[in-house]
Amino acid sequence: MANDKVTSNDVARLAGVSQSAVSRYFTPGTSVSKKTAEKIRAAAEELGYRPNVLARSLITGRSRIIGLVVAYLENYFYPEVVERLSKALQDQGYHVLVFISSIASENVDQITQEILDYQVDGIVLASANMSSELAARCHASGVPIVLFNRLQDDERLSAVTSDNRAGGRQLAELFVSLGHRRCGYIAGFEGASTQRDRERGFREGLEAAGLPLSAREVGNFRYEDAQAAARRMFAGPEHPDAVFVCNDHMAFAVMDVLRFELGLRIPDDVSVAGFDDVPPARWPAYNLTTIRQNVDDMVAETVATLMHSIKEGEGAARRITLDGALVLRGSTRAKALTEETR
Amino acid sequence: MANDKVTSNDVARLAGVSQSAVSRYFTPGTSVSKKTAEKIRAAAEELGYRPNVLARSLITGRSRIIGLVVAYLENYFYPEVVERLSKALQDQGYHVLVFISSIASENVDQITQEILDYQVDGIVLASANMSSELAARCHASGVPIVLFNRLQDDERLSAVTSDNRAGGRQLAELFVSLGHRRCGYIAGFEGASTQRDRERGFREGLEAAGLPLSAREVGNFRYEDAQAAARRMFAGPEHPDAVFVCNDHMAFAVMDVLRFELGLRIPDDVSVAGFDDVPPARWPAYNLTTIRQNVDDMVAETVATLMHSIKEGEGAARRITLDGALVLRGSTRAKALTEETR
DNA sequence: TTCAGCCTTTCATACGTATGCAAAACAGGT
DNA sequence: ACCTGTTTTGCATACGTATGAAAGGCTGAA
Repeated sequence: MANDKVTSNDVARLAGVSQSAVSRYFTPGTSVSKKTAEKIRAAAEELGYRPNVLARSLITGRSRIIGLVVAYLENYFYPEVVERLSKALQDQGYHVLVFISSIASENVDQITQEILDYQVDGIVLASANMSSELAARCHASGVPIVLFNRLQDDERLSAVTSDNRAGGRQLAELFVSLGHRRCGYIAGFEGASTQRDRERGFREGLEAAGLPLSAREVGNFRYEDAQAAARRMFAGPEHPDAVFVCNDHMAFAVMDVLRFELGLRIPDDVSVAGFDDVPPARWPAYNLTTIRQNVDDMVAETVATLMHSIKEGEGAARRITLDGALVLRGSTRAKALTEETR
Repeated sequence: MANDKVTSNDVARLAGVSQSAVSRYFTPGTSVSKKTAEKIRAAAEELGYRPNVLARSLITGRSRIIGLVVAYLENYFYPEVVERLSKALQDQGYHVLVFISSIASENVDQITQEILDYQVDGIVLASANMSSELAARCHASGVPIVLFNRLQDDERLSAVTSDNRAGGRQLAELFVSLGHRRCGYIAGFEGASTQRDRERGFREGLEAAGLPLSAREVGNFRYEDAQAAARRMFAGPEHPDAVFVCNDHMAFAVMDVLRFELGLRIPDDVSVAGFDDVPPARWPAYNLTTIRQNVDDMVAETVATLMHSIKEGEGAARRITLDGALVLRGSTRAKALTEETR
């Protein structure tokens, strides 16, 4: 790294100006005469000089780095988030330093410490929780945090989520309108706000129609755990005729078990719905009814929140809830069956 | 970021020692007496001090940042790579700064310039190419580059790939042994070495058995483009009875078209094989025969190559080719059909 | 107790850059 | 030509930290 390092002093010497002029040339909003600017541009080009972002950060207090914590990329939803968030921040002159945490968030505090070592300008937590002690620490350091697709009871943390509760309620209402009377739910990771809110909405929707939740299992947001959950749920003689699976990723697993292990037909025997609308939900093999999370808008709101906090300092935390959209596909019945046709 | 910033000078004051002692306490391999160490530890803990990685990089010439360029995360293969590479580097005390490029690599040079601004200790290019001008630039800066799952003719660039050519040949041999006589190939992005090598191996394997490639289309590594490619390939009365699709991601698209649009049975009417063995290849909905890329070993070799280059400087570029493994699943025939049963 | 060798500590400086301030230069009007 | 106001420039310093060199302290052997 130390070889052939070109500094602003080298450029200044070649251009016959001061280092200060070179710095001003590369700093927006400062004044440099046309003549001086041309000398500097030519010298910088000849030497291949570009300012050192890290050295700048010492002076400006701005590293142009955003720390991003993701728990797992196995679920198609999060690669999409990483990709779009990186691009959107890249367009704003920031770059994403990626940290991988566990699903249960037990190492997020340690990771956040490491993130702070890099003097990041902000942190995005995608599907992970942070201790309030660390939240206070970030707050004291002036580092804004945005929870992506996760909620937490801490007024210092901004959050951008879909309306998970409304989405769960929508699916309950859908099942009811399709004539389903035995509805099951497969939960994600119990510590996640998305899991809690989606279930809450689903239960509320069923209760409004006078129906209980007839079966519940836990899939921990993992394909294999969701397979096992489906096996448990459909092991007895009485099983649900409709299942809301907390996210698409697990819904694929449930569908695979129903079809290929239990010989059940979707949606003839069981309707299945998920949440997210990740790419495979659109693939004919799954053709999954789901609630679409508007990733583009979520990313845009996250970036806007971060940029605002970074520029204005402090500010109250923002809680942004975006509407999801019900997407009907072939995994749920097309219409309610009449009693006769059963 | 400027609020409440605790520096090594604050710790030194509180502990009653010099800033230099504080620095040495946090620098492995330096000497500090037990007494002084305890004073510093207590002061640092009380003030919540941790060294500033970026300030350190000015002195040490080491940022502990690795730039990672990925072209798209749509293909399940790359999220897995990002996750594992980030973890492996995290374990070595490095962190990954992510940059998203386009599939055709036309903006990789600009991105690499931006990466260098961050004084990265190394760069990993996952499924992307770099101009030789930029390669020279990185070489001059002493920044090691490792191509992941991509090859390029530049002796300054290290690379870690699977043996794509052997994998292609294995699939040709498999098709031949299963009695297939009309074999098709759906290519990825034409500018990618993986696409070229897999096709070359496939063609060689067919030629060794005296068979021509009977159909070829291009899918550009994208689901939708692969769907279109499958439609074109199977539009006429004569179509292949076996298809090698350049990667799993596109193979899913081809399978979906064959089954749900053309009413063809897999593998009864057409055998389909992919390359990568990404998670959905194992899901019962696809159950795809494929060549497994050993991601764990590829990541380990990439990290080892980077660490070696960073520690030893210069060194010759390393080209590491790992064997893939043929994984037989239900998308290819179980055995050759005899002429009678046809 | 003294001496030599090794360990520990502090001082001064450097890393690459931005910025406040004072001085110099420039531009337009009288 | 002189004056005033504005722009531009360079000097000096700071950001947070690591490190070479010199000085001081410690330890064990004679």
